Amino acid sequence: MRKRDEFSEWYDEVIQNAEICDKRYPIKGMNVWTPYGWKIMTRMDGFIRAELDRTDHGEVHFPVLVPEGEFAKEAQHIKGFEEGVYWITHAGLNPLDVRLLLRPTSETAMYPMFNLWIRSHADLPLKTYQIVEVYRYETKQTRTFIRVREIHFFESHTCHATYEEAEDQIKENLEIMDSLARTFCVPYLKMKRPDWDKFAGADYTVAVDSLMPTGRAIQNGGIHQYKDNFSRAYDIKYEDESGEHKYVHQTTFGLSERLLGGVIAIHGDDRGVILPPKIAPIQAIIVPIPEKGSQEEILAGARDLNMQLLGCGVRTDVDDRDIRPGAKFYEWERKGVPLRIEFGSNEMKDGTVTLVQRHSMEKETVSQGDLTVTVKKLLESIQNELWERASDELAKGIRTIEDLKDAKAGINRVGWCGEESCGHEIEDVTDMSVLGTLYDGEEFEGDCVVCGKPAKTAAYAARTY
RNA sequence: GGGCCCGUGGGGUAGCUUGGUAUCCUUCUAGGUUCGGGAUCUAGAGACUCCAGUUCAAAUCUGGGCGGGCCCA
Repeated sequence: MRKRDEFSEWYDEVIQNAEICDKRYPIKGMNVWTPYGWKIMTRMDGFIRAELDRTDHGEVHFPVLVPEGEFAKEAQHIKGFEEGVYWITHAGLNPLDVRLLLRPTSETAMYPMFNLWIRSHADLPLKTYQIVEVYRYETKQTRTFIRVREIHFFESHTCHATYEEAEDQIKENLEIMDSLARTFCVPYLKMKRPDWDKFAGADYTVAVDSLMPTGRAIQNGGIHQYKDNFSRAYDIKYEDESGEHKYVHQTTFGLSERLLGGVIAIHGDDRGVILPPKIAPIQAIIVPIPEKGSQEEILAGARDLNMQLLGCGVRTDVDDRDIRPGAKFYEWERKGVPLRIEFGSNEMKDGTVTLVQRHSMEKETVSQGDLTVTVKKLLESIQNELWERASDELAKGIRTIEDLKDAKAGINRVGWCGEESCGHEIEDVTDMSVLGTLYDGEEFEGDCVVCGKPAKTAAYAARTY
């Protein structure tokens, strides 16, 4: 009810109640990660890191400041970011000779160094990534995790000898993204952005677009082909086998804390957050139900269950605080813990435990001997169900329309001749953004929704965050 | 860029029109009795966004700053 009717209020409240973030910090758009929220975020980072390490990327960590001169080298890139840049103009009481800026993304910090690192084809491919904060002065309304001024950011940057090798990198990035999306239970569309909306400085952009419950699309990330646009500006060249000097071809892949916003928005319900088991800091919370006379035994039993589960690699904890069990139930539901394990005198007597799944509120009793196996199986099935649920929502949110007047909340699929003018017309009439066309390509039977000429493919339009 | 609205304990609020003792819920602390869906008792803690003005007296009226929200371009 609340989630559907008052999404904004619901979203803020759920985040606050789960203690994921404290937005009372006195700068708009700069929030405080509290321990629980930071654990979730760093767990997500962990999966990103694992994927990038697996694919032979080296983790780096560049300075947050960029000198003005480096920033100014790629014209399109500056245009895209200059309005949102924080400048450092003073050191102590004295104005700086060279102004410094807080990176809004790290191309301009990294590429002067890539210029030094790359000499020959033997240095290629260069595959790097970092997880850092970036800064963008947002003027519009800010929203926790979704539009903030200090962004917890992942970015990979690669350099290749040829365009084809860079294209292969794009494909690898998309595979990584597929794997991460399943882990985070955030399904997405691979949208090739229209030219007028690609990343500043890119040759083309594949956006990672998901659908929020409000029917608006959210871009959780981007994968970009730079060709040699930046290497020409930063003079990143290598010497090939025949002794010729050539510019490298580059790609980038970016994701951010928006993904966490997506998880919360997509999976949460009126009881609070629902976390996919893989990213939940606590996967199962054990709540002892004490009874007069046998408090000690029950608590000891609960602790024993905890040790068993921890020993099998399940992240569990015992909530032994002196408050009513009901209060604990509500609290852990707000925090999105996937499983609750109740243990009281009944269970102790019968040699069982009671399990409750957060996402479905399904309750079952299992014998203690089956506990670890059952818990592991349940966590896996919860992970899958959350993915399926969200995938269904995304599929249901895409509608093909024949007339722009029929555009509704969600993602609207229309025939498109591919002309920019028709694309803008779609945006103007629907008051939405054209997300682009499917990266994997698709045939569309029919005509352009604007000009009536045969459609080359389908365009997707939605309101966006 | 233009217009409108709002700032009261940690969170949510009443009070503001008509100036005078700041309400309720939640939260927090200590202790007791409890514990199968937000327990209860006792004792305690905690607020008027800031600056200036009007006034005997300002949460309340006026002006400005800062912060937040909304609508239009």
